[in-house]
Amino acid sequence: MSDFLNQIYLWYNINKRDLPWRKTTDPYKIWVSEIILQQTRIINGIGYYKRFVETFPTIKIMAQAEENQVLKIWQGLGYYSRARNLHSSAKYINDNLNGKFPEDYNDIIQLKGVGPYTAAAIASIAFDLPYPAVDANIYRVFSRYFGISTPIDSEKGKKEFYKVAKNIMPEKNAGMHNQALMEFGALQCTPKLPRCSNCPVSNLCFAAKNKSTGLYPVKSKKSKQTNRFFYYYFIKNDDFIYIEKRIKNDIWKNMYQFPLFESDKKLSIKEIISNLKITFNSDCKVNVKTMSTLKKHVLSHQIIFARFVHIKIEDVNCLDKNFIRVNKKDIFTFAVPRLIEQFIEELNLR
DNA sequence: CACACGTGGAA
DNA sequence: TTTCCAAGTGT
Repeated sequence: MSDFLNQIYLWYNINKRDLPWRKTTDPYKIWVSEIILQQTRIINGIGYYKRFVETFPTIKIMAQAEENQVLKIWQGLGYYSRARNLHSSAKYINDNLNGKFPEDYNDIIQLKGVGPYTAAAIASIAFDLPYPAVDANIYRVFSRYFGISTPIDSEKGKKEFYKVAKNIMPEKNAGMHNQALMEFGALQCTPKLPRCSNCPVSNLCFAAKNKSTGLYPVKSKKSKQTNRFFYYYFIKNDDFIYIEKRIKNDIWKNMYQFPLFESDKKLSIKEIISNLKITFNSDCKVNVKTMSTLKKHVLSHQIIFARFVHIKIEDVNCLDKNFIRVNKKDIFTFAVPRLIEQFIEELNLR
């Protein structure tokens, strides 16, 4: 076993990437990096990390910011609950922990958005505490190397892999150990086309020896997607436009959008226009100017088909009072999902 | 505890 | 084009 680890450490020393969060020992920044990296490729996270810690260099500064500012920095990265929880936890640390990031695993895991993986990652990387951080890379490496075919998305599998990780966890250099295993999975023992030919541990690897890397890791669940149909009203009135905040427990919570009519089925142009009567007061004159093409926006569990309806209103009093009236140049201060951002880009409002 | 939660890159 | 999936967590 120590042979396996020694090879991994050796490999890591030579092949580790020069990543921005590896230049700091600030637990706050380690925390931010780990939240950003959840379900996110390193390459996509780097720019976001740099902008985030530049905008919010300390816990206190983030705690004092508006949630929209935090979401705005997060815009485009997805899984926005991460940003909301990060902000919420920053306020919690600032208000209740004297602004000091907790140094104990059991306190770290209390933070919103921090689960078993992230708590172990922070504890090991920032404080060198020997907690195994078992992420998707490590599931893959272990399943192949040891030939473990228990589904990694089962409760049994999680326990089994955690046990293996705990057993090989050294007392010292926990941060290096965890990062070495993850980096090895990310760069060498990749999901597709793993580089077994020049792998330092392939001679002892179960899957490599059996030429069965494609069978590992085993997953049991497959998610299904549902279709949703969004009709956004882009209402312009001189230099002003109208937006609303998504407040329900749904995708893109607490982010902004143009007034939305959601349908359970695809609508024809005629139906879209007749539906305007539902959304706007029936005695109001609503002029439909143009309509965008159908946009297909794919999420992890949903496919959204969206159209943007350009509307001109004669009387501003027709509009729902809950709509937020903003100067069109200020739209860029609001956190919006990619679907909206892409539409705004097409408008050329700048 | 099964499922929801975003986005984009690679093959 | 389709499919997979990435430093997981909350409910």
